[in-house]
Amino acid sequence: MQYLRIKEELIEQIESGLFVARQKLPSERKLAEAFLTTRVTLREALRALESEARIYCEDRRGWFICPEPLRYDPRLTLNFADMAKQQGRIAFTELLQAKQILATKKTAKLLQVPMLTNIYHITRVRYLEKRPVVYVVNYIKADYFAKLLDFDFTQSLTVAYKKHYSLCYQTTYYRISTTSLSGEVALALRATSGSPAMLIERTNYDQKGRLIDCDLEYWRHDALCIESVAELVSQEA
Amino acid sequence: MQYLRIKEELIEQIESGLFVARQKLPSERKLAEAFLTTRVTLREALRALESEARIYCEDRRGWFICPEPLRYDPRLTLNFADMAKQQGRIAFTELLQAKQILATKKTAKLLQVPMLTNIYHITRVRYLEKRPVVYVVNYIKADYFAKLLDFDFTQSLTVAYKKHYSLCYQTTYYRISTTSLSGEVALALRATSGSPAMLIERTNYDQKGRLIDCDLEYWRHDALCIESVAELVSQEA
DNA sequence: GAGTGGTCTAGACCACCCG
DNA sequence: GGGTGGTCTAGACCACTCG
Repeated sequence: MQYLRIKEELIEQIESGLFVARQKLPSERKLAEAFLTTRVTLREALRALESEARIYCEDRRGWFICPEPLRYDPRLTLNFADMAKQQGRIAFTELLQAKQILATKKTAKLLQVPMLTNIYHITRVRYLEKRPVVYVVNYIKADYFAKLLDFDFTQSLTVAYKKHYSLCYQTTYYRISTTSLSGEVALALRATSGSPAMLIERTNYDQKGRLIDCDLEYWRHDALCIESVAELVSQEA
Repeated sequence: MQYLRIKEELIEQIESGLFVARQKLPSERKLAEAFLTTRVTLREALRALESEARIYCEDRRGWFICPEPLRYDPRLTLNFADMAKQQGRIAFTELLQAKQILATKKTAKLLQVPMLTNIYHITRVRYLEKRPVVYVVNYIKADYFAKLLDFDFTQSLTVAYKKHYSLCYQTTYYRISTTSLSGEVALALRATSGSPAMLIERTNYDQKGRLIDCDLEYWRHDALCIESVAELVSQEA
């Protein structure tokens, strides 16, 4: 089990402070040579470190040391910028696409509307310290938000809801699972196909209990940790 | 990108119903031959399917189709057996170890007690349909629970707390992150070192706000999804 | 243009599982 | 005891990044 030995040695090097957050590791060939092994085995060790969220891979750029994950509390109104700021992080949002579409079978189901209903479809990438960490897809019921597309989506959606429509999230159903990145999502996050990820799916309701939007968030798995408090309700509830 | 093609073909085969949940895939050598490739490339495809939680690997036994994940709501008092039952699953708990120990630096910090305080240390593995899916470590403040070790830990801890000590969880701080399995944990879950996992760390307080125990849960990542509802509180809170 | 990461080949040996 | 999965070797080619 050479790759485990290599993994442990790299962990020591990381923890000793030889590498700092966001720093690039030496090239795979150099590491393989240093550990007297082949690239295949060396990459096995790197993959293990990746699963432990100690390093991450940028497609064709190399391996880097993970910074601290962002702490995410599902109970809070999710304003990415503020959440990052409160944790001393530098956030940035890039708009990939914002358009009005007709609900497909899948999106109709998500928003609980008939097929072919008008909905908005917004795709964004969010960055922490210039690293893309999450790919966000929003599906929004168009009838509550006339002219929504006029607004600036590099700002928070929830702020726009409140400011222009006096609506805000009251209740959120969410689902968190692990998955992997591929295709367009992987590309936007500079990840290779197959990189481990967390998927957060949310369905949001306003003060009146009306479903207003859904979002799908694909997080690089090392960039996030869920942290929250629960006041427990009994099992029978 | 052969391995992506192979992955897609296997997904089709799975979705077509050619394989059913918990079924074993053909051996890696046979699959490699069928897809006209080498084992290395074939395994790349299998790893991708593993990250997507479509198949899982039992150490030295082979690859199997994932059953549905267990839905886990952090707001509920966590009684594994009942949770499983409610979802029509067959649950079983195996006790690995239950003993009294003196708090180490790490466990003292977790339980917010001085070092060398008496605490209980319980290690269990939980199964769904005979598959080990989560490795649970409990650290419990001993002074609230005289003679706790006399009880049956294949049953729920929370039931024992309530029945014998009239204590129950009121508030829980939890943290969910992704990691990978290794060592003893991997062994107990029949996983290979490096398998993707979710780690749930919880700190539990009773009705009087006293910290009573902590637990660390290492889940096979495909076996779990977090599903819950949040009533949102404002950002400023 | 040099070097890099992503992908792939064609083998090999071993410990272990299962029949 | 045969076949399996886990691990490893020693290469190779290509498209891409970066200086």
